Amino acid sequence: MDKKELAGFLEEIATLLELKGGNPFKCNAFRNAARAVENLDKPLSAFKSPKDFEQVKGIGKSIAEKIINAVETGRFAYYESVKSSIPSGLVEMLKIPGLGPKKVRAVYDRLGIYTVGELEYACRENRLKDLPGFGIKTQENILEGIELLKRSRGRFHIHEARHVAQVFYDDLVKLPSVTSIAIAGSIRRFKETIKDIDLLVSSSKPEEIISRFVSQSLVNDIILRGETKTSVRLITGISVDLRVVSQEEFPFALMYFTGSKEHNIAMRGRAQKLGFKLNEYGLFERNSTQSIKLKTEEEIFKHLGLDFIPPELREDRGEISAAEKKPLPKLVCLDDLRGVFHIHTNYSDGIPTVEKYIHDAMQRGWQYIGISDHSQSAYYANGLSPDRVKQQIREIDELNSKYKEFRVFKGIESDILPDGALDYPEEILSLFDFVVVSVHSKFKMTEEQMTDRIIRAMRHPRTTMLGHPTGRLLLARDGYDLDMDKIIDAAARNNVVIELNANPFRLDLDWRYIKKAVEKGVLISINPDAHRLGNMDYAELGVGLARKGWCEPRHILNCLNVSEVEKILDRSKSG
DNA sequence: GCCGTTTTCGGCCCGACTGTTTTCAGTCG
Repeated sequence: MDKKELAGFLEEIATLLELKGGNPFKCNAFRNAARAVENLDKPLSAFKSPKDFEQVKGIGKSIAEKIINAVETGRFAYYESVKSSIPSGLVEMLKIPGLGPKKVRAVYDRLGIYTVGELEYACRENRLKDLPGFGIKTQENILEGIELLKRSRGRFHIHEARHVAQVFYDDLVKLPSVTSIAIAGSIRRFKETIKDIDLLVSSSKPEEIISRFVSQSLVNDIILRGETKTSVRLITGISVDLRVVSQEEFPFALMYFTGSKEHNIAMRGRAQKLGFKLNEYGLFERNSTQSIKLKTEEEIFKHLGLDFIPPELREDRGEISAAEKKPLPKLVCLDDLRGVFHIHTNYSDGIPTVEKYIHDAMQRGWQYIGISDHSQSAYYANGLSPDRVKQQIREIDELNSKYKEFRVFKGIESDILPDGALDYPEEILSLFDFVVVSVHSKFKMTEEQMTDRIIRAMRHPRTTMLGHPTGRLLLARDGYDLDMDKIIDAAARNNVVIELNANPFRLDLDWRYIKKAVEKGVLISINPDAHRLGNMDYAELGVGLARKGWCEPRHILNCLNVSEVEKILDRSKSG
């Protein structure tokens, strides 16, 4: 059992206890313990007895004993007993928007309903409207929620959400009564997938803002409409929340609506300890109703004794205590990039020619690109035979003579074969400036087999970089089973760079592991995995995720200039 | 169930909106 699994059990216990109608504070205690486990900086094996766990804030005697038992036996006995006492369909019902534990409980107790399907049928038969606390409207909302649940899994890729958010932003920013406007929420924090879009506006005329907002052409229906808070759902199913506040409240609201929820809870706890109350309207001395006048988020953090915490870090994963002790890292920016690697051309499954990419990169002010088409086994992607490798290398050599101020690094994305070998013999591999190694086949290996396979490829002296390390496709496919800690250790040992694949359907390596990797001294390369010119824009998403992984420019391969990159590539080439 | 620089008992983050009520519970973020 690992930390993630253990945290998952604790989280689910909290949910199950809520459904049972347990003490809400007790439920919360399990939820807090889940977060504490997730954020442990030592492996579970370092905790030998309940006493060790009790040292962790948020874990007390009772939960510590349950955890140690689970870790030792591999079975979470308490979880199993709670789970078996509740029909599993009730948990599924919680996913319906507008349905919480109390209402699910009521439906179950009074109507004996314990699946989403039955619930839908009961709504259509008008059986919910007479329950206490329910009515016609509640019943309709539940039906709509079920429809929505069926239609989509309720999350969206970040590039799509950013695009939509920008459309609303551009529309509202034109209104003269808007004094400040920001895209907040998980987009601002750069989460890899997005549930909904949060917009924040300060204005003296909220009604004007709100009526413009709800009449936007992308809007399908209005979920709620109040004086300051409005939610709409778009045709694509994504929902957009708008809050309108005064200019004095704006920095506090921006902080609040940027989240994360866990970060906010921790911040309010900190404020409380220091004798303040913090909410979306201000920062108040105890017993005062007058907010302290602060103009920016920076000032709020400062008032609470903290360095400014960039939005990407606000996940309650150690950023608050880090900001308390010393200045936070100076995170990488788009302007820090000097070039990108992992680009596919018309030689394999990309569309543009090498030269088109050169022009595109030069326009961005970059000094180099690294071409890496698919290797010969990737027949589905028109992988390069040895002859075509040589042909491309000749072409790149010519282009390098033609564009003296620019550099094209010659590379390949070599399949990692099932046994961990690379996809060309040494005589071909030695022609490249760099080699990206990636898994494109046989995804279903066991964790041990897959980990060994990849580590073997990383040990190859010609390997420069590990491509899309987990193979996940966001909202579509989980990554292959892998021991990522071992992979990161192997990268550190073998001087292998790990790719942060910036394609929005991948965003792989996951930001939670990026932080771990850079802490171990592994270099990260922000790669667009481009197949067309527009994909070069993915670099910006990659930078966002790198920031989320606490990366500074010094942690990123493609923040180095040409001669520094050459040194790194030579070093990894010679092993 | 957890926690403690007022506390080993009595709190536990906080507010908007909706739909149900006729002052409030539930849900959500």
